[in-house]
Amino acid sequence: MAKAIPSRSEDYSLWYNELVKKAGLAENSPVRGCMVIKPYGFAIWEKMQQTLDQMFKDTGHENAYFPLLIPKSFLSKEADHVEGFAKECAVVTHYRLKNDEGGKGVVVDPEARLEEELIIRPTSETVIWDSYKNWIQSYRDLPILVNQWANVMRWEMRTRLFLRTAEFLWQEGHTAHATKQEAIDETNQMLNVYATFAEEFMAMPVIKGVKTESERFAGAVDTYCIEAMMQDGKALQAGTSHFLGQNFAKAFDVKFATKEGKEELVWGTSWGVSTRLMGALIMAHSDDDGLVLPPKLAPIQVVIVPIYFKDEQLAQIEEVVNPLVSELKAKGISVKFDTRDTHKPGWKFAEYELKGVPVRLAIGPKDLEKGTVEVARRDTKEKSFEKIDGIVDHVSGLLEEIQSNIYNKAKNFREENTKSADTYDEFKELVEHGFVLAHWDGTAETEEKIKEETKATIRCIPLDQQKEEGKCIFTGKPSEGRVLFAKAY
RNA sequence: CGGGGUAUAGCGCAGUCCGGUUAGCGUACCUGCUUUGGGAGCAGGGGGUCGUAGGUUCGAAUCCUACUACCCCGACCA
Repeated sequence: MAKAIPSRSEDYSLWYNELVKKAGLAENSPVRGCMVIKPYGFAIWEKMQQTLDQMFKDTGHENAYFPLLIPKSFLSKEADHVEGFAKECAVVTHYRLKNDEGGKGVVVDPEARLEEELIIRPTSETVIWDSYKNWIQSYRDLPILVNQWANVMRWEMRTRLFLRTAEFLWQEGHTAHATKQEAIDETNQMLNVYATFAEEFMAMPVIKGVKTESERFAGAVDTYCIEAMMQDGKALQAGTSHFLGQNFAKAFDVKFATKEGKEELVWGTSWGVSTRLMGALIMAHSDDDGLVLPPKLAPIQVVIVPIYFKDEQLAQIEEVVNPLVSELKAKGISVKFDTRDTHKPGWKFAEYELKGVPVRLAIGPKDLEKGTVEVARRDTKEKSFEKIDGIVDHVSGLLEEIQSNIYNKAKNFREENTKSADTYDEFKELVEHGFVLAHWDGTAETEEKIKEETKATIRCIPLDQQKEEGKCIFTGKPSEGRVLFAKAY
């Protein structure tokens, strides 16, 4: 069998790039750093969107849409925010092209320069808080719980499909509250929504934590995150939830009248996940034969491949399979019956493995005689023959089993590759292969030096951190608990 | 933006050092026959501004210059 993609052990990074392309998820675009998300990749993203969107609505949020273009002056209203994003903003300076006098296509019309240049949103806090100023007058207008699904642009130096692209799709929630506690509760609530989504739908275990000052979102008081381990032991930040304090309310002068008639600044949060989750999903479970998708997010959960020699045999197989397809669909299982005669069964097997379809059924003449069907599961590659009677329940159970199996596999992998280090030498060795829990003196200087020397960063201070007296692995200064270090995507 | 590499058919590559038939191979594609339980076989066929723009030369995929894009390693970042 021809290898479709390089193996993970040969070249992990090449394996990822090739997998994304060969599985038909995405490809590079003519514009550097941007990507074309192909139908199969977008189908997975849509499933993520639908699930998350429902979770947001279940927690009281509404969708809205704010514009792509933001007046340049808005960005500079919040000092930390501009500091964080200015370096990677694309700027719109003109609004018209004209025919080149030399006849070489079109050129920018110098007459059409904008009075105020516009930036393409790298995130929408500024334009949204500018609106909130008008939306909020009294405590009766609060809270505002808004989410938007949008594209944003951050001009990155080095890009990789899904993991880091110049333009990416995401959702960004932006909420406004009357009290600090309510905003903090919202921040925590959304972090938990993300963690639940990652674990229950993506089958990807995550560690919830709070970012150190140097990793914090530009403009936030606190940034919370979920961190996942990829199969090469590196960490990937899968979602963030920010407690913004009153920073944006101050910057945009968003005040409200309390019940007591006093004027106070509004408290804010923002939270987001992006198409980067696609990268996380791919790297969390897939193997050298292709994608391994969790059943809950797989666009096709079951594929049925007929094996036949003559057209009459296909007709006989269809008689058995067509009702089966209806039954599976009635149970809410997405199924594809691949009757194409342009490809042989072996080709189809390899193709659906590459695409990560969780369950494959194969039915041929021998099965028709015996009333059986071959059932193959993608996660373990195990095959078995099952009676066609009752196959729907079997498949339904199998999908659940695959969902929990790949979660457990990912969780075991993370646990095996998460170690504690008590000396710097030990730390340097361990952090090459996974997560390391170690004591840190709490200073940005130490964090920076460790990063320079080892490439590892503090991914987060875990929320479930145990109180433990210890000494910083780098400086030996006292520490009250271990933080999570790893190399990161 | 620094260092290194690459650019030839949809995809993967050879040819470039040492300029000289009609630019080649694998795969994919099209047609036909045989096939179909793990990426089928045979036969025939189509597909190329050799990344772009200049230059050297009787002659350039090949030599020279500039540019662009992609990959790897740094700096930056979700």
